[in-house]
Amino acid sequence: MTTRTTQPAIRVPLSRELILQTALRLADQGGLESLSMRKLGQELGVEAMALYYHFANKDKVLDGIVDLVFGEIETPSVGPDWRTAMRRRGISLRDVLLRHRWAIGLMESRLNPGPANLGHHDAMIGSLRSAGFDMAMAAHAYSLLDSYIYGFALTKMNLPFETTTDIAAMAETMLEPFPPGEYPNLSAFITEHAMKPGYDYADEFEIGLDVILEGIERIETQPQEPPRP
Amino acid sequence: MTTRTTQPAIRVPLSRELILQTALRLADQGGLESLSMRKLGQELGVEAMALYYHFANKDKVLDGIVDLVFGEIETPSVGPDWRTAMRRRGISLRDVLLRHRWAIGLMESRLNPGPANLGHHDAMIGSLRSAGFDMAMAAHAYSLLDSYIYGFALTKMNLPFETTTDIAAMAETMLEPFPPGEYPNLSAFITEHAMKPGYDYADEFEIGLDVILEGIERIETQPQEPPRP
DNA sequence: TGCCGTGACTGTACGGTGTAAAGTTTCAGC
DNA sequence: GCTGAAACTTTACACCGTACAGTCACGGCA
Repeated sequence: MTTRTTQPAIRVPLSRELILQTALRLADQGGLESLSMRKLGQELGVEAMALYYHFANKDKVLDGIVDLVFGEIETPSVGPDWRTAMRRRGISLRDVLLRHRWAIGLMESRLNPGPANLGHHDAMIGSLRSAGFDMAMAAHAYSLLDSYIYGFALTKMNLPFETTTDIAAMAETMLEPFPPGEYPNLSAFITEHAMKPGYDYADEFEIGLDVILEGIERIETQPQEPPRP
Repeated sequence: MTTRTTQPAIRVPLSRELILQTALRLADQGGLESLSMRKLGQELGVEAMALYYHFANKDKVLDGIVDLVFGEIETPSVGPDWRTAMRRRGISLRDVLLRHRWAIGLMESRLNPGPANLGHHDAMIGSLRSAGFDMAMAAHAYSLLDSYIYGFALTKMNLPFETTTDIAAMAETMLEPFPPGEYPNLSAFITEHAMKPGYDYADEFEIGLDVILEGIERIETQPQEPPRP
C-alpha cells in the first residue's frame, strides 16, 4: 500500500521560482496573513517543511517575492528629461504598490535586498544624475518622491470603499457612535466633497505628484535661494 | 491551599485605560509582534482571557492604542497662517510616528476610528478651511501632506542604522553578494553621500516638507495656472 | 546486480498565537 | 447570610513558524 495515490511519479519538483510565484499569487489573493508556509505548501501539493529545503525560513520567501514586486516597477529612463522619467516611474510604482498592497510595508525594510531592488535604486540614482542632479539633490528628490508615493499607497491601502456610495455608508458608520455635530468640518468634508459624484481619491495622486515635481524643479534650478522668504 | 500566594487581595481591577496604556507600552518596547493578548495579560498580572471582558477582541485593543497615538499629534492652529500650522503639525506627526513605529501601518486603516482620530481630521480640515482653502484645495493639501509624512516615516521606519558607521557596514553587507561594480550609481551614492560625516537621513524630512508647503502655496494662490507650461 | 550517498521531501513535535465556551471567584446590595 | 452580576480563570481548538529526525527515489560506482 503505497501512499502515491494520485500523480504517480510525474510530480514536478519544486524550485525557488515556482515557490516564489505561488507565494506572490497567494499574497495578492488574500493578503500577507493568508501567506503561511502550510498554505503555500498545500498550494504546491507538498508539505510545508518541503519549502525549507529551498528557503532557510519564511523571511527569505518574503525577500524573494518583494524582489519580484521590485521587478515590476518601470525603470526610469536616462537623459535630461528627468521630469517625464520621474513622473512615469512614479505612476508605475503607485500601480505596482496598489497591485500588491501587502508589499507596501515590506519594500523598504528588507535587510537582504534582491537584485531587482538594488537595480531599481541604482537606476533611479543614475537617472537623476544623468539629468544633472548632484548627489545631494538626487537624494532630496528621491526621498521626497518615494516618501510621497509609498505614503499615498499606504494611506489608500485599506480605504474600504471604491464608490461614492461606499463612502457615504462608511462615513455614516464611522461617525455614528458620536453625537451629530461633533465633527462639523469632517462632516462638511464628507458631504460637500467626498460624496460628490465623480469624486475619486485616486485622482489626488497625480495632483500631488505634479506639485512635488514642480517643487523639485524649482529647488534644482535655483539651488541658492532659500524657499522661505 | 489557595493559589493567591502573592498580592493577597489588593489587586487593582483592570480598566480599559490601564489595558490600553500597558498595550501601548508593550508595542513601543517590542513592536507590534510583541503585543499578544497573553503577554499583555501577563504584564497586567492577569490571564489573557480577562482582557476579553473589557475588549471584544484584539483589534479593539489596537483601535484603542491607535487612538492614543492620534491623541499625541499636535492639533493644527486655526487662522490665516496655514503654512506655520501645517509645518508644526507635520513635524509633530513625524515625531509621533517615529515614536510609535509599529503604528504607521495601522493609523489610516482603522474601521472604527476613535475620537482622537476623528477629532484630528476635523481639526486639520478646519485649519485649512479657516485659512481660506476651499474644500477641494484642502483635500489636495491634506492628501499631499499626509502621504508624504506617513511615507517618510514608513521608509525611515526600518532603516537599520543610526550612524554613518552603521550605514557603511549595512551597505557593505547588502552589496556583498553581488559582484563589485554591479550597481555603480548606488555605490557612488553610498560612498559620496550617505557615508559623508554629518549625513543624517532625518534631515531630508524638513527639506521635503518645505518643498511641499511651497508647492501648496503656489497652487493655492494661483489656482488657474496649469503647473506644466 | 547490489550498494550507497545525496537530494528532496514527509512526519512529528514544540512553543507560540487569537479566542470560544464554560467554570470559578469576588463582592455589592438586600 | 443569600443572590446575582461582574471580573477573572481554565480548558480547548485551530492555526502559525520551524527544529529535528525519518523516508524515499535515484544516479554513480563496485
